[in-house]
Amino acid sequence: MKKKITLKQIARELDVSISTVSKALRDSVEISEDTRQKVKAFAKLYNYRPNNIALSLKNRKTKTIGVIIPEIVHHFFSKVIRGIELVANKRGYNVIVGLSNESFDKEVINMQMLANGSIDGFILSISKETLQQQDYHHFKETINQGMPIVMFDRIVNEIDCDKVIIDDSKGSKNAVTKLLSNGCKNVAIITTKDYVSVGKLRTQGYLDALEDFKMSPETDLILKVDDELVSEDHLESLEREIEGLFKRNKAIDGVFAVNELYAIIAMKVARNLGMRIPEDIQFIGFTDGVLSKHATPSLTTVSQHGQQMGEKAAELLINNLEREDEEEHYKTIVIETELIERNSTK
Amino acid sequence: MKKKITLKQIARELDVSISTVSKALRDSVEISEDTRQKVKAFAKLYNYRPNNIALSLKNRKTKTIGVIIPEIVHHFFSKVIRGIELVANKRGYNVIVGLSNESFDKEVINMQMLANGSIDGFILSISKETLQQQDYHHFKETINQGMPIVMFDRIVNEIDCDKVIIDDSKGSKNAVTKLLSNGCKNVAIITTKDYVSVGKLRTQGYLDALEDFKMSPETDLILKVDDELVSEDHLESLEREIEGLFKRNKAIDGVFAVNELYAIIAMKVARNLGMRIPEDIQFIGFTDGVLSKHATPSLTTVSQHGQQMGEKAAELLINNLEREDEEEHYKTIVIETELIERNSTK
DNA sequence: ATCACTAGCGAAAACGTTTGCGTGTTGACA
DNA sequence: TGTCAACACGCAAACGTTTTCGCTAGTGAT
Repeated sequence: MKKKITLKQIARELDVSISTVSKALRDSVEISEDTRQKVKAFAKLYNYRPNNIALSLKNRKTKTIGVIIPEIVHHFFSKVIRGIELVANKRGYNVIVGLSNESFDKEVINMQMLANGSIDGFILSISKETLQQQDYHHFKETINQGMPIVMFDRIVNEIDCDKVIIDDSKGSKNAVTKLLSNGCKNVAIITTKDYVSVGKLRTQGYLDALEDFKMSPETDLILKVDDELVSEDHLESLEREIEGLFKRNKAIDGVFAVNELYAIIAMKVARNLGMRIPEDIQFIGFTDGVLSKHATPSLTTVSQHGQQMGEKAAELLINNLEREDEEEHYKTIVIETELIERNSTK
Repeated sequence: MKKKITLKQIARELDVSISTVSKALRDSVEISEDTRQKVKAFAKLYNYRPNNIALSLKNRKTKTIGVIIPEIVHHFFSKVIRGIELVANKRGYNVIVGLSNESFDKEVINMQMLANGSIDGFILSISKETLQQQDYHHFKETINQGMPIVMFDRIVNEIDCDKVIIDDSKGSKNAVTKLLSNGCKNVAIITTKDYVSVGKLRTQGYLDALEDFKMSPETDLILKVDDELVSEDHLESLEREIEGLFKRNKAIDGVFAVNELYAIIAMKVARNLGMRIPEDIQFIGFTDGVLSKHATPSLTTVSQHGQQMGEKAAELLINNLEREDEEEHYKTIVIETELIERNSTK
């Protein structure tokens, strides 16, 4: 087992100084062609690679990006990571991930672990608990210490940094408009509690679309699901809530759900109640997911282009990191959503 | 913007030496109670945290685990990552991810990027291309340089290292046995080409089950799908192949698929051909996925317990890293599979 | 023979830590 | 008053790089 070789060892073997070895490997003109060849040959033989940690210490940059997301077993977030990783690697950066698991404490701890020199900057999406508590001091401190942050999807306006989002309200407005144009007279929405910023915005889009069609919203058609209830296994209560929605409002002929799972489950409930999709009732979901594509019937959906969001976020961050001048002018980039029409709508 | 503060700066401000500051913060008895208090107060005020990179360089360990997986937009792999992250964090380690994207070159490059001091050890699942080319020199070299590797799921026996796998053949044998016990007389399998180790093993399990039931395998019931064709969007050709399978063998009354997607698509094709599930034909898939749960009918499936695999892999690696004695005795841990019965079987 | 110049190399500092050891200052005790 | 331990602190090395500066020996010109 030959351990990693260092400049010092090469220097000793070849009976030259460390500086000579370093310079030879970096093709400095100071070093004679002869020694250069010798050093390079030896280095290649022993498969020398500069120690990254030493370089990081010296250069005071790590060429590593920290990513904090609430959850990784999630189609959207993993697509974002793929996007981040893609451009990060292309530009010579590594990606280190932390999962907040939707918890405020884990978000803070994770950021602290990484902020102590391990990374050059953050890309993150805020956890639900943090959004609920509205405690953003850890973001502010991080930025104050000179470490740039790019937020995506779940953002908060108070923090001054680069952001990558989709136009949630526009995306859902389009979706609901589609339902209304398709002839739906009673469109319900299944959404989350308001503290989830994207849930709130998507609900707004729903209301906007109704207004465009001169329809007034009915409270009874708006179902705000408590997110706690939908933790992987507590789907029955969700089903019951949706079933209640349908039974109270027999006239519902269109459903817009703020995520894929809600839509899929709603379709299932509807089918069990004997409704035909899309003849009697049409569905549109919101997401990037795999469920929509393979559901029966396949679900019309608003795509968020997660990978593209990741790519954009990484570009913003790296550009910021590599910018010489200090003109900090934070951007907010809006990724266009796209309505992917499948068989759950006419 | 107050930059990160260092020992040196604290020392200068308090007019003591760097060593004194360091010792005071680490509660050394060498330092008087007085100075200790003073230093600590100052450090807290300025929110001092030791620079991780400097520590890594000094200790020659980074407390970081490198994870290389073929794909992250994948329910199984993201569950594994969640498991790794869970125990890694608990034990004070970070996780840095690299995606090979099923490519040999990217796998090699990613490993090289990380092996130069950035991490203490690898957890990885081999890319398809690497498996196909059977070129494992990068693994051997990494291990030779003293960096431990834990492989999971897609492993290869030639490499001597810790491994975490499921008993693929046993898992699928159980599944197929279930189908046969349920009365199926003609069970087909939809699998991958043989170079994917797990595909091969799962096919073996299928054959084993048949043998137990004194049935001889029919080549026509074994569909080996070329994985190239199933890249997200080329699903039509897969559908056509499966349709062909069904049309050639009208008697098929059970299908075992080596992954979730194949099973879902097969169900769809069957339904289009007018078969009833599970009355006329039963299905079982292999995976950890989300599709199975929400499909209609929901799919009976062999669960791989991805998160548990990740946890185990991380434990193995960290134990190895923190072990004092050099007794390298590599283990292979087998995670039990579990047959989750849903509505696609009787 | 003297000088200036250059090619080729080495010494040392710096990045931020930790830690073994040396040293100076106390106070107590003989 | 002299000796000695205990106490409190600083020095310096080490981790592996890169880079600035300086040194030496050799070359060519005068």
